[in-house]
Amino acid sequence: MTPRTDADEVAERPRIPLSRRRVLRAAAGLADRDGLDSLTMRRLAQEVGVEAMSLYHHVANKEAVFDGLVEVVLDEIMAAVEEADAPPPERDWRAALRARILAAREVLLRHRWAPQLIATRPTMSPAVIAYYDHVVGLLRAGGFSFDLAHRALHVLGSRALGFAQELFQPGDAPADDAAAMEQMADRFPNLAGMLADAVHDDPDGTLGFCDDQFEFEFALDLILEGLERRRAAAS
Amino acid sequence: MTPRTDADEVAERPRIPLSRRRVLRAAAGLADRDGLDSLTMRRLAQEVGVEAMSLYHHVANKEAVFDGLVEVVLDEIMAAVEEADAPPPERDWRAALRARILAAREVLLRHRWAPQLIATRPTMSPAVIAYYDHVVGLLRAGGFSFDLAHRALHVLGSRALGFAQELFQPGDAPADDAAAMEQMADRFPNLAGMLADAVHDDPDGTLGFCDDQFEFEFALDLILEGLERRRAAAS
DNA sequence: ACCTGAACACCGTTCAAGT
DNA sequence: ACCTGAACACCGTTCAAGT
Repeated sequence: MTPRTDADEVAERPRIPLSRRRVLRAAAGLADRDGLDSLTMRRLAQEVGVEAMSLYHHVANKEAVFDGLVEVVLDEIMAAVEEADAPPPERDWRAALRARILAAREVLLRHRWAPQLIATRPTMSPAVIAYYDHVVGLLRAGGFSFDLAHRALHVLGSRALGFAQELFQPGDAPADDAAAMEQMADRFPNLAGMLADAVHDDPDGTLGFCDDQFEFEFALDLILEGLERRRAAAS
Repeated sequence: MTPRTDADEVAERPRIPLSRRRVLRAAAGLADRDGLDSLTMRRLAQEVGVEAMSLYHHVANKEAVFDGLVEVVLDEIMAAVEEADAPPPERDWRAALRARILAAREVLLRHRWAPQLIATRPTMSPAVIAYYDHVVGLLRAGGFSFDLAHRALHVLGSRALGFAQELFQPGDAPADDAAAMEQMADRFPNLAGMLADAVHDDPDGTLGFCDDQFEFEFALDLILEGLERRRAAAS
């Protein structure tokens, strides 16, 4: 082994030249680890071992990084969706779409920051378009008119990619505080009743009050059923 | 008229003392006018005629401003929902809920920044809780078990407040570009077909391709129907 | 062509000081 | 009690300069 100087080490790092792809991968990793808020150009540069300003040779600006992140996730989703085993849509479009959407959901669960990003920047990137094209093709094979397929996209909304818009996280509820609980019963009798009922069913507490996966599938099945009824009525 | 000095004018402004309420109203106005991104503490201070640092006597920090904005919108929604005329839920829960949700939607259309804010910060503010309590009460009156009412909240998601999560804005489509159109037909045959079909129905062009209000109501009705089927099946 | 250092114009927020 | 000015520690981004 020849002795190595610091200069050697520094010189070796840039062997792999920086690229848009590598920048975006690093950005995704950073977001996975520390959340979207901690994704700054300076920290991102540090992550790939470069000065902040070098990033601008590969991405136009920070907005472009966010757009790129959506692409990265959607490519991952497309890959997962293609591997999902499901019946051919001609035989059972509901099962086919269901399996694909649940596969997409698993990708999103690995990238918790993705829904927020997709929600706030509804971009027309090729990756999103490709995904929609895939879904429409599936619906068409299942007997949908173009018109009803269009409608179906809107009904599904973000659920097509495997996430649902929640208005609040019941997990944060200070349900253990008895005084707060009583006050809540006064001001919000219906919610309090609902909570009490759920606790009755699940004596362990309210931790598992909302099973996101269960609720997601319940909602998805309700929607798929509604779409099937409209498809059948039209044909 | 006595001559006025600059000092007089300056002295007169703070007649109305700053308050949390006034800060939040100004923040909402700023967001309405210039969007959420241009809402900075410095600009907000300027809006209420004060130095930036004075704001911190009325709100803890910028996060608290955002939380406050959600409250402002939800208060407005609660007011609109209570004024919406609809049958009593005991007679027709679907019509009752539908009218309220569409009333909420009108408030959100006046505050375009609100969905994004609500989507990214699912907070447990009293205003949100109050709204949910209201909805659960309505469903209960319509014959729902607590359990199914809980499920209904999840199925509705953000639609309970009158907005849907869209994955992209078809309005941005460069559909007028014939070359791009042809390329799209190759890569995305299903979407291209859907678009062509829609244009056929609406020869004016693709501008009105997606009627958000129509799609929202279509999806809402599909969901309400599905919920009613489950309610009827359970009873 | 690719990367850098210094600089600019902004942020949110703290703190000691004013009235 | 309420407001301020100066300052701090950060941002994203530009630009001229390096290799």
